[in-house]
Amino acid sequence: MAFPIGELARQTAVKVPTIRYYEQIGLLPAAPRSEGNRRLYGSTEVERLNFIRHARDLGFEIEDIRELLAMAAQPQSSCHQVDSIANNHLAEIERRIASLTALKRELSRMIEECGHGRVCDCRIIEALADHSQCLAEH
Amino acid sequence: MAFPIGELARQTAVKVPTIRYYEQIGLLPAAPRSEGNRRLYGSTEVERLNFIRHARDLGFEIEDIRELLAMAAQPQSSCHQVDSIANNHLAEIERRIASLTALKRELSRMIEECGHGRVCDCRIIEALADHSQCLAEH
DNA sequence: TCTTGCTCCTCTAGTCACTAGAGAAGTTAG
DNA sequence: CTAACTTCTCTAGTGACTAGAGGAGCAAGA
Repeated sequence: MAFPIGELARQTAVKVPTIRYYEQIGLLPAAPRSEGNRRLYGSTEVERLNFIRHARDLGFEIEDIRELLAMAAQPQSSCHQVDSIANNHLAEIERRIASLTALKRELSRMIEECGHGRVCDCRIIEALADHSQCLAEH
Repeated sequence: MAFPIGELARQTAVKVPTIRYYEQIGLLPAAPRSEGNRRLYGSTEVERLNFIRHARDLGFEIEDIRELLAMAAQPQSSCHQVDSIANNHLAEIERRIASLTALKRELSRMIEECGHGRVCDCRIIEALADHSQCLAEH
């Protein structure tokens, strides 16, 4: 029934120090201990930690996850807040994609224009040095 | 000719503490000082800091910038390495865009399926809790 | 029983690229 | 001369871990 932290780590693919860290910041409750002072876990913790891991994989911040966990613990309340956190996060992801796409475009252009000669003729270095010119181009 | 750190900050849109930080980590050379111990800058530093800022805006890491600056200082050498740093960075950006796009898709799906009812019926919470199901779907 | 090797414990410090704040000192305008 | 502003140094904080030291528990084999 009860297993140690390494087993929890294996079952959830979350590293042992990360689990301890989550306990420290209160994302996981303090685990009961064995006689030899080892943390003991059960299936509840596996579920909770899987939830956390999946949310982290999706890029949710710890504070978001704290709120999501609190809401999941109140199944009768409205899921409006859950929806709102998820939507905010989606908007943030979209912002990041847009900004990375713009970077990608500029970087690709710089690389294309590089004549692969000497540094003094390199358009990459030039573009980095002279941002005003670059801004003017857009 | 020589102006203080605040003026450099204004000309480059880099914050004063950030400039001091760049000096501390050796990205900018230690500035000469006035009688009253204030840092003094000239147009060389404006150029160098603009280069740094633009590279940072493009998402290059400090260590990349350190290398790029070293190469820019050797105009007669081949720009092969410059090209390689830029290409590595481009690949990294493309990886990030791909991963964010995947997240966006999963998150959008979760949000769409949310019936906006109570938490106990919420597909967002459910999807987070049960990643195995989600993995199986893909 | 002893030893070997693994897991676990706590605690501190490091990562990256800044950012914030304290407290002191120089500088400028009125 | 004074008030407001800028600058100085130094320390500590951010987020989400990660690494390492030094010590203790535990299971299996000789």
